[in-house]
Amino acid sequence: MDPCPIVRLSRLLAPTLREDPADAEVMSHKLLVRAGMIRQVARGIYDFLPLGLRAVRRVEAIVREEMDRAGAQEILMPAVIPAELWKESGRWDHYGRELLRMQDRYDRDFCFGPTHEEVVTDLVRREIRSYRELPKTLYQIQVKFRDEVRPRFGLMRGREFIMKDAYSFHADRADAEREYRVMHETYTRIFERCGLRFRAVEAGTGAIGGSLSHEFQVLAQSGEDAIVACDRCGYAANVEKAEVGPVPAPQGRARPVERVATPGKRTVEEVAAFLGVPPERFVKTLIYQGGEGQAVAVLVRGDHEVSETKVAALLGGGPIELADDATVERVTGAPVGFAGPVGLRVRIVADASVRGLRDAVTGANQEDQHLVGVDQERDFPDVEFADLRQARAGDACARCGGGVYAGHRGIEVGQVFYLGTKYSAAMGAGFLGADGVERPLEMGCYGIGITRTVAAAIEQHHDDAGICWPAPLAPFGAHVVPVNANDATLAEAADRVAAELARAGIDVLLDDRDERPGVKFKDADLIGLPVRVTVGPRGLKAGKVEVKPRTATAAEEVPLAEAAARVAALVGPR
RNA sequence: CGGGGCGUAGCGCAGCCAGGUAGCGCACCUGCCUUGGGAGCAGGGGGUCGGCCGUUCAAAUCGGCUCGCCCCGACCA
Repeated sequence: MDPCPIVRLSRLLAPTLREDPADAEVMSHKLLVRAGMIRQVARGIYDFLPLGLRAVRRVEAIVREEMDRAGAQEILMPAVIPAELWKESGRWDHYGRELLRMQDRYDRDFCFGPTHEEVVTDLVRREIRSYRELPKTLYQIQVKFRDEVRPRFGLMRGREFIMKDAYSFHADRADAEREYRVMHETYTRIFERCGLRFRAVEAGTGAIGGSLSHEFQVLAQSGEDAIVACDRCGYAANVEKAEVGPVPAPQGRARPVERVATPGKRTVEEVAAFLGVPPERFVKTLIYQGGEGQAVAVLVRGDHEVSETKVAALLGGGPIELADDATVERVTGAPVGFAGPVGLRVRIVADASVRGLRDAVTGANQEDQHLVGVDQERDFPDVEFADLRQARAGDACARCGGGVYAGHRGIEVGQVFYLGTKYSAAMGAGFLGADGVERPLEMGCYGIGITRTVAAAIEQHHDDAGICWPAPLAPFGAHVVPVNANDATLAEAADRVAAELARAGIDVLLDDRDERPGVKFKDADLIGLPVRVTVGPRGLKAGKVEVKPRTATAAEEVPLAEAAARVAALVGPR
C-alpha cells in the first residue's frame, strides 16, 4: 500500500485570513476564503487552492465509486459544444442568456456546455443501433458553465462549477424507471457516505411532464430552498410543490358585506393590523399574467403564500408572472393593494382553503377600500378551486393523511430525472426493438453539483472557529501540530507521528511553520480537519501526544505508539 | 434583467460632505525577545486612491462616462 501523503503546511499555498472577506455573505463562502481554499477570479468563478481542491476530489471519488458500483460508465464529453447540436434540440433558441455562447476563428457558433443532453444523445444515436446494446448509463465529472443572472454565495451558486452529470438510455419506460430507482439509491448512498444530513424530495418536472423527479437537499438553515417533510410517512417536497392535505372547515358567521375605508393600507399585514382582524380571515388576491398575457386572479388565504409552480401547472404549464401595476389597475380598477374577488371579471382560481370562507376581508377593487363580511359562496361563487398554495410547517400531509409537515431549509445538491423521449425524439436517437420496429430511446438524467456539495457540507458542518469537515470530505485526515517548530525534539516527534499516521493510511497536514501555538491552533480550527494531533513539551515528557477531534471540546492524551491507531479509529478509512 | 450599495497597500477599513504632503489595524521584511489559543519592542518595504474624460493654480475628494464587485427580487447542480 502506498503510504498516504504528508504535506507540510509551510510549503502549502493555504493563505488563511483573520477576517471575513467583505464580499462574502454565507458561512461556506467566508470559511472557504478564510481557510485559504478558494479565491475569486471573477463573479461566480473561482480558483481552487490545494486544500479546497482536495475536498472537491474527495467528493468526486465518492461519486465515482458509487456510480461505477451502480454500473454507470465514466466518459468525458467536451466542454465546448458546436451550436448545431443545440439547434437540433431547439435549446439554442430557448435556453436563453444563461448559455455562454462564443465563436471560433471561422465565426462558427459554439457554447460552453451548461449540461450535456445534446452531446450524449448525439454520441449514443451514432453508436447504438439495437435493443441488445441497451441499457447504458454514461456519466462524466466536468466543469460546467451557466451564465447565471445572479451568481452568489461563493461555491453555492457559481457560474463555473463542477458537476457530475449522468444520462441513461433504455428500450422502454419501465427500464428507464428501474434505472431511476437505482440512481435514487445511488445518490442516497453518495450523500450518506459524504456524512451529510439530507432529504430526497419530490420535485416538479416542469414542461416535460410525468412525476419522476427528486431533488437531493442537504439540510441547512442557510439553504435557498424551503421544504416540508411529513413526520409520519416520510413524504418530502419543496414547499412550492408539496401537496397540501385537507384544510379545516371555515369558521366565520354569515353577515352582510360592508365597505370600509383603509387609507394607504395595502398589504395583508397592514390591513389586518388596521382592522384588528387576523390574516387567516383575509382573502389575498394576486393578479398573474400567463405566457399569452391573459390575466388571472389567484386567491389564497391571507396567511398563505401562492405557489407559482402550482398555479403555472394549473394554467397549462407555461411560465407565469405577477402582473405589472398597469395591468392590475386595468383588471381591478384600483391600484395594487386593493384587489378583491367580488365583482372581478377575469378568470378566478382559488386555493382550496378559500372555499366556503365566511366573514372574510378582501380588497374592494377601489383605492383605499376593503370589504369585510365577505362570504365566498354568496359573494364570489364563480371560482375554480385547486391546491395552489405553498405548503408550510404544520400543514397536514396530503399523502398519508395522518402526518404533519415539518419545515426545513435545504441546499439542492442533486437531482434525478426521468426524461422520456424528449431529446431522443428531437434528435432522432432511435434503436431497433426485438420486433424490428425503430423507436426513440427512453432516457433519464441525473446530476450532482460537486462543488456545491462541498459548500453545502460546510454550511452544515461549521462552528464559530471554522469548518468541521465530515471526515469523508476532509482535505486531510489529520492535522499534526508541533507547538514549537524551533524545538528539535518536538519537531522530530511530530515527524514521527506524521509518518506513523501515513503508514496507518491517513493523509496528514503537518504544521511545521515557525508560528506561535495560538496561530497554529486558530488555523487548525479554521481549516477544520477531523482530528488534530498536538505534539507539545508537556505530553512528550510522558511519551504522549494529544488527540482532539475537531468537534470535541477536550483533547485526549495518547501514548505516541498508539496515536496512529487512535486517529485512524476516529477518522475512518481514507 | 430591474432596484440599491461599494471600489483607497495582500486582507479589513478611515480619509471624500467643507479640494492643498495618502493614513490606521492585521499581514509582509530585518533585528531582539518570546513559544500551549491569532505575543512584545525597534526599524523597514509596499498604494498610477478601479479606469477614462472634465472642472481647478491644485482632485482620493467636485462633475460626467465607463469597468468591476456586492446586496435585494424572477431561474438552476
